[in-house]
Amino acid sequence: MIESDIFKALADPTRYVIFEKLAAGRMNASALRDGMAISQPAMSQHLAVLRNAGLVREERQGRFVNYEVDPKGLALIARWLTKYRAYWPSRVDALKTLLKDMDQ
Amino acid sequence: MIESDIFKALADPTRYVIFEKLAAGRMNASALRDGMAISQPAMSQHLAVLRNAGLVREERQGRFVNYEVDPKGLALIARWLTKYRAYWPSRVDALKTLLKDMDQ
DNA sequence: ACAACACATAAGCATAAACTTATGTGACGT
DNA sequence: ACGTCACATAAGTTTATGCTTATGTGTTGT
Repeated sequence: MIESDIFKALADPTRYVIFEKLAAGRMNASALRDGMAISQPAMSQHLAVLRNAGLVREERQGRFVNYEVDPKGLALIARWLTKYRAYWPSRVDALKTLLKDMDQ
Repeated sequence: MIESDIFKALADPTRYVIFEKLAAGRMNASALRDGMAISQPAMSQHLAVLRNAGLVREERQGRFVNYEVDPKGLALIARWLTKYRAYWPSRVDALKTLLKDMDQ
């Protein structure tokens, strides 16, 4: 699981939307399909990519599989960002927040 | 310039390396090619993708074009990350443990 | 003015990635 | 036990992406 795999997972607009939906709350694969013009296999494949990137994790529940955001992937991106701290604009609040959480 | 464009730009391993080299210091396109098995047009195309994603900016200097990291792209990623702050481990040491565990 | 240089752009090709249809697997209800 | 449901996997097709060669544009040195 390398950084560029995470970026690759989020590079596809469809997967990006799937991830955003999951960020709103855990959901099974069928619920994720609601309102998305996407076939069942396509959804399954996208979820596999997100899972392999460490962005999402699954939990089987009977014949349903619930998916949810996996902090692992997010943490990896956060750490990646800190490598380029020298280039951050000092006034951006988002960066301050991030820094505070990453540091002591 | 949408988030998934940034992720797409960093998804390619070659572009990822180019960005890392630029993070070490501003450089022109030819200097970037040193030690990379990549043609001049390919480099030019990659730089265009990074520039359109807001990750890199250029400054013409005579017949050279110096490239450097653009904080705009990094700030966008940081902002994106903070949206999912709810999923970060609540305790900071938990985050550090998580990051450490991912090192192997 | 002209040649060499640094880089960008165009067009075509080759590969990868996302989709499709078809089928497999395990869980549930009757 | 059997059919249905929720999802995964396989195989093939289409589309996107990164590469190549060829050429264009602007700059520098002579």
